[in-house]
Amino acid sequence: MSSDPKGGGAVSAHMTPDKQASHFKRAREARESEIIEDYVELIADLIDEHGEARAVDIGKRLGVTGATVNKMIARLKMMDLVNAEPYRSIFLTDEGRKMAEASRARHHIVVALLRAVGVDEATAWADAEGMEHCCSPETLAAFAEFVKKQGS
Amino acid sequence: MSSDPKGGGAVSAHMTPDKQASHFKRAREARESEIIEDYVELIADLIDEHGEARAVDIGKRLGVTGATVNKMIARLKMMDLVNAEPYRSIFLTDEGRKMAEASRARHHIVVALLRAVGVDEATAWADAEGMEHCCSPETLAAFAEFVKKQGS
DNA sequence: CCAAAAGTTTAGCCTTGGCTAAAAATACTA
DNA sequence: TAGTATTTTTAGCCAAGGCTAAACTTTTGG
Ligand SMILES: [Mn+2]
Ligand SMILES: [Mn+2]
Ligand SMILES: [Mn+2]
Ligand SMILES: [Mn+2]
Repeated sequence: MSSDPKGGGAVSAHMTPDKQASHFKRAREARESEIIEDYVELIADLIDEHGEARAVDIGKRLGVTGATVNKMIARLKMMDLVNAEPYRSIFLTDEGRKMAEASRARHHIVVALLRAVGVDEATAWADAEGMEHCCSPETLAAFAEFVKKQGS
Repeated sequence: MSSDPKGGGAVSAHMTPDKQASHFKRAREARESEIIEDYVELIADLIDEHGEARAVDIGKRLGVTGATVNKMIARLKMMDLVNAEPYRSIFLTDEGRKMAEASRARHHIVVALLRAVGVDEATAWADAEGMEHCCSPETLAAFAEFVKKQGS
């Protein structure tokens, strides 16, 4: 009745307008933090791989221009997620590093879950890039649990 | 490699900048279509449940104002996804109905997958609202396959 | 050591998707 | 049927996150 995998009727059949609105609001909030998290996680990756994060490399890996990166770094700086001086490379604050580690962990859990249910490696990494930002802690916990059981 | 706190190192360790950029681009494209798909799917739900879709109900269920709904409907109309006359209720074009059915199907598959790996009903519906837009056809196929096997 | 290349910053533009406030149209009800 | 309530529309505002072009700084190599 509830989760009828084979198609079925309107999503909202068993949901009040208010509850549904809260779901959409959560999705909108996820969209807001998505870009921030991707930048911070990517900066951590670059630092850990190359010892530093330069704007030009951030741009290359995100597929955006240097100007876009620059504007975003200014925002991250105001949010106290990074330290950055003009014409120098970018560093994470403690808070930024914490967010990066959390994002990275989520990212890996989502990839692992996708792999565990039969998604191929390349697709898993691609799809996880978006999905990671929409998973509640409860869902991530369920994913981790499922992957652990599967692996044993 | 560098730091291996708990779930592996940098995401990009086994990925070229170009490939990673393509993932981020796909995620940005998903963000673009997400709102469109949510509107169209919701309009289909309202029509199927109540015989018609009024702007005020769309707003209530999305958690946005009537003005926002109005502006969006104008866009959907220009995209030939809906038909709408001033002060009348909103109808789906054939193309809109097709998109709605596809979105609804994806939505149900994602919920079913979440349920299958141990996520509770309420959380599954909430998280699926965002995740549904990030899944490639390959991933959705894998989800459907996994759910089917699980069920049998 | 200096010119060219590479990287960074600034300025200004655009679309999206929210919002409020107020006007206009429609629907309800006394 | 008149007056009120609801709904829809318009107008104008805002922040986010893209872009290009051009100026500026740093790095590099001859
Ligand atoms: Mn990530
Ligand atoms: Mn991501
Ligand atoms: Mn949906
Ligand atoms: Mn959705």
